[in-house]
Amino acid sequence: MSDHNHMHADPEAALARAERVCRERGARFTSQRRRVYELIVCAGEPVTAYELLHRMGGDGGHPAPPTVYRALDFLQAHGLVHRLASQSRFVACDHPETGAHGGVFLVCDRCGRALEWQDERVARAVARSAREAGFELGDEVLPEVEGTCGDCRRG
Amino acid sequence: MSDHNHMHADPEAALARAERVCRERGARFTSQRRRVYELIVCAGEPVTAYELLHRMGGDGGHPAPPTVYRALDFLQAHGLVHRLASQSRFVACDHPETGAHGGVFLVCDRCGRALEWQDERVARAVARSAREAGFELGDEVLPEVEGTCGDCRRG
DNA sequence: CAAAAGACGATATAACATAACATTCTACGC
DNA sequence: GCGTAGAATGTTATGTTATATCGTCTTTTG
Ligand SMILES: [Zn+2]
Ligand SMILES: [Zn+2]
Ligand SMILES: [Zn+2]
Ligand SMILES: [Zn+2]
Repeated sequence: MSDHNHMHADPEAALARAERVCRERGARFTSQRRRVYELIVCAGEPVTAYELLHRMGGDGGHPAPPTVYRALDFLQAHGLVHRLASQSRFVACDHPETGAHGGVFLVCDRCGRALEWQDERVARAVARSAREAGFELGDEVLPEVEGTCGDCRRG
Repeated sequence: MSDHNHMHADPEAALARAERVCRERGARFTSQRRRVYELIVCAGEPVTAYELLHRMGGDGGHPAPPTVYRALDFLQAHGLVHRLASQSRFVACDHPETGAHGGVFLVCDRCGRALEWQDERVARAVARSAREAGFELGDEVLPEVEGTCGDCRRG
């Protein structure tokens, strides 16, 4: 019923997968976009746009905000990353090859990590609720809820 | 199963109800808090903190941001208003007397209005999903999803 | 009344995000 | 290869959302 979920996947594999996804869609996985995606994947946890920005520095300084926000817009549009509105942070999608991201984001209020937990039942319950309320759901429906993860509870 | 939901409730009734809720909890419903709450209730739709701020003006000018954010913190803590993270806006709760706010926020991407749709099934599905993932859910669990409301689809 | 806690005012700044326009790069037809 | 159109990026400036900090005033409580 509930899908197993792997975090901290191999960054190389994630990059290769992202490249393939973009090629299949005729989208350009440029160096900037690749760089931002790599930083998000390697972070392994939700990161802010400005954290990415500062990590993009190196030579003389970091780029301007629009640079990273544009890359993020692209990556979101292609389902490679998600924006966690409750945190104003961005996180890599666990399964960018599938079009659907049904389920729920479980955001830990202690360590800040987010689990993209796929669960058909949640997706169906939300869809049903929306229908009954006369709402037509949008494409990117990924509810976020707060709580404490197992690691943090156990100490 | 799904609860009927009334928006645009009588502001006077809402204020009286809020006052009662605070009194029962030993919390002080001060004039600032009352003012902010009234503005949110009367708005009838999600509003930003700065919209509230500017509407609080009148005599010589509006107060400083901390004033409204402090009132909002209080109102949120007592379940009188909710923050919609996906919009960075605040909206009055439909049923502040009950401790639980289980269900889902249906946020319209056209008119911007938000429906606090109570639905036990969504609440249960999310709770079950969290449990299976080893998460302990927090108190204020109100997932938000985007879509188009019935009025906007028909109109 | 005195002490303690809570609420509020005021200033400054941090953090998040986009508008607008110039420039460079890339793909594509010729 | 060359010209062109569209996409991507650079650059500057600004808009929007939220918090830190400290001093003062008010309410509660003993
Ligand atoms: Zn996803
Ligand atoms: Zn945790
Ligand atoms: Zn509520
Ligand atoms: Zn609508």
